[in-house]
Amino acid sequence: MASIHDIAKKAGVSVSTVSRALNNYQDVNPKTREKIIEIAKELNYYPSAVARGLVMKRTQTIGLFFGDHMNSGFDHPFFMDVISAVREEAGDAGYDLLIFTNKHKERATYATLCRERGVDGVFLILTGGGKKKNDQLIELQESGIPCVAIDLPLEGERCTYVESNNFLGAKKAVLHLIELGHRNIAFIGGDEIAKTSFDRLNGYRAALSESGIDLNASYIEMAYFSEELAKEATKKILARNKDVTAFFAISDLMAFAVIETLQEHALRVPEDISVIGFDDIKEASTFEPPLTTISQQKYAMGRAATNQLMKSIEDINYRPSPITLPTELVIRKTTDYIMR
Amino acid sequence: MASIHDIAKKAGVSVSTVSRALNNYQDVNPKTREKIIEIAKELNYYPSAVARGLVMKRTQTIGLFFGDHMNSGFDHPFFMDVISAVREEAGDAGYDLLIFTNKHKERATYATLCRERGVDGVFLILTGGGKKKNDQLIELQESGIPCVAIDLPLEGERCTYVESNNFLGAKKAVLHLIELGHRNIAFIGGDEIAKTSFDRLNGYRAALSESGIDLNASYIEMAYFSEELAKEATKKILARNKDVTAFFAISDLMAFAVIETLQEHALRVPEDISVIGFDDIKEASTFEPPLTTISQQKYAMGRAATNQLMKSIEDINYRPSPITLPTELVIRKTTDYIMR
DNA sequence: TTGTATGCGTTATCAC
DNA sequence: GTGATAACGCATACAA
Repeated sequence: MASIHDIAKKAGVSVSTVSRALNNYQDVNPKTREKIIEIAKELNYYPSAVARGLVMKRTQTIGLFFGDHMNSGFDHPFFMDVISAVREEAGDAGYDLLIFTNKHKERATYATLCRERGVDGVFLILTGGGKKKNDQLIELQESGIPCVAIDLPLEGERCTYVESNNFLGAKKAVLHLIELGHRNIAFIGGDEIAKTSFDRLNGYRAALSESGIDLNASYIEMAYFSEELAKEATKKILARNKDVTAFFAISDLMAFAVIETLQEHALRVPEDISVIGFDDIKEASTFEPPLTTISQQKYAMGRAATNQLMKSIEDINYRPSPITLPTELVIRKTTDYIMR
Repeated sequence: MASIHDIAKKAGVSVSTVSRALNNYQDVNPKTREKIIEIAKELNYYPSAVARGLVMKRTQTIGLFFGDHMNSGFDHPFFMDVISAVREEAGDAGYDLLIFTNKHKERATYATLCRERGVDGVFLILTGGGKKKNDQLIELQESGIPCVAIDLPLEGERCTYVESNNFLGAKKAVLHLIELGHRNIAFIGGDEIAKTSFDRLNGYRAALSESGIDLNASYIEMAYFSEELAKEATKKILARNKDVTAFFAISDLMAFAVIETLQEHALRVPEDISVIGFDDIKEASTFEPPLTTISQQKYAMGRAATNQLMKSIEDINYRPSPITLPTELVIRKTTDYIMR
């Protein structure tokens, strides 16, 4: 690999002149500049990003954390679109993406890993298992490292998050069911702590309350975004409540599991029971029957997140703020008027 | 960020001693080592991967190229599993993943970008548009940079590829149709140059030939792995040949498009026409009707690719060799005995 | 067992 | 306009 020294020697100038010429400084003779550029091309020279990173303290690299290693964001259909947008936008801004995967470093924290690698900023896209490390999140928040999280309420001087309006989305879902005549509506939630889960539960509550329907705890189960657990939850609710006529699952994947379980119990969807999901992943429209759900603007989330991160990186005084995107009810074939 | 100097000062030793202590060299007094480790912990020290990369000429980073920017591997269901495996395995081996996205560098070549970033090795996972840059591929092949491509026949001293046995897979698909009584079988291909596409076409030919069925060019269309073009291709074939009873599309996504087009023409699948795909992506089993297809071992491909790359990186004398994985016929609901 | 000196490839601060 | 020179943070050959 040709270095800046090789060019300097061949051009008969000093390395500093080469550096300046190649970085478009104005205080360099047009002729020598041309010569240098010529030679650089000839030697197929490209500056070492590593060396440059060391002296500049900027690497043009964005870090990317996924939650746990198994369910990694790559294979989670919801996050895929978010990541696609991040890729696109970060690329436009002149950055590469570094995905933290090294398992020999599992004792290190988010912030430490970022500093070690010298990334200019970082995205946190944590699925299920990854959300527990509270200390680490606080450390990151206070680290001064530009950071944007998806669906996770991080807030610091250079740290913010992007989410959907989960409260209104959930409310919309449940109001839709109520308009169809349902009153005994089951809720398949995530967990007790995640903000997404929490907000959606509150949306469910609000919709019921506004409609004068009493909350009934026996209609509520947490399934931790797991399809397996969603099946269990469905069975439990079915066993406890003969009169349930609709299910609201707070992810499409869980909604699929609910539907399969209902069908195993010889219950038809939507004739016997209506089901609505959340996310509007691709499979929602090709599923049979096509799933009624709440659509999140996944691509826009990725774009907004990247936008915030870029601004944080490029202006040390910029204070990013949380962004909440609207959702939309998408009516397909798994919800219908109550029949009994 | 605490550096090795800070530790040295605080411990009253030289930086080289600190470096040796932290890197588990044996020639360092156990007591001073302990003291150093203690202080390192205290200062929350982590070595700068950038600085280390500069001197070691190793970055513990694997590069990752996706073909074009739009259809990027992230959103292509086939490559997702491959990438998931890569992530997992590379992580186990102590590497992070760098995705080349920087669009300010679009004039640079694969090899140049790799050297610039100092990645230790690189994966090439090129979808559609990315396969055209032949010069770049040759440059990469000869660059000495450890490299493994997926579905792309790269071969060099430190460069190889991983693929499925596309020939046998395609043959299996077509023989399946023939066993069901079909003789007028349409072929929806990719393009004329990609090896995957080429091999699958040959498998189609071989199956026909072995079964004593003449090849009929009017049954063959290229659709470049595009769903849109697959629809067009289906219409063309349908218009030309009233007697076609089966379609073999060389990707599941194209098979879905074929089925939709058939249904628009009031043709039932599989009652009127059988359809078989290739890949066995997740959606294949949830599609309605569930798609008969040829399953590729996507996860195993990613594992094999990573394995080859790791060996190439860690042993300069290792000569990687192409790996071809077997496929499997998965019979679902879109193929049936011929009815006419 | 430890310290000194050098270099990795680049940018930046000065003189000249 | 240009050239020494230091610095970035670390690893290592060689001395001590």
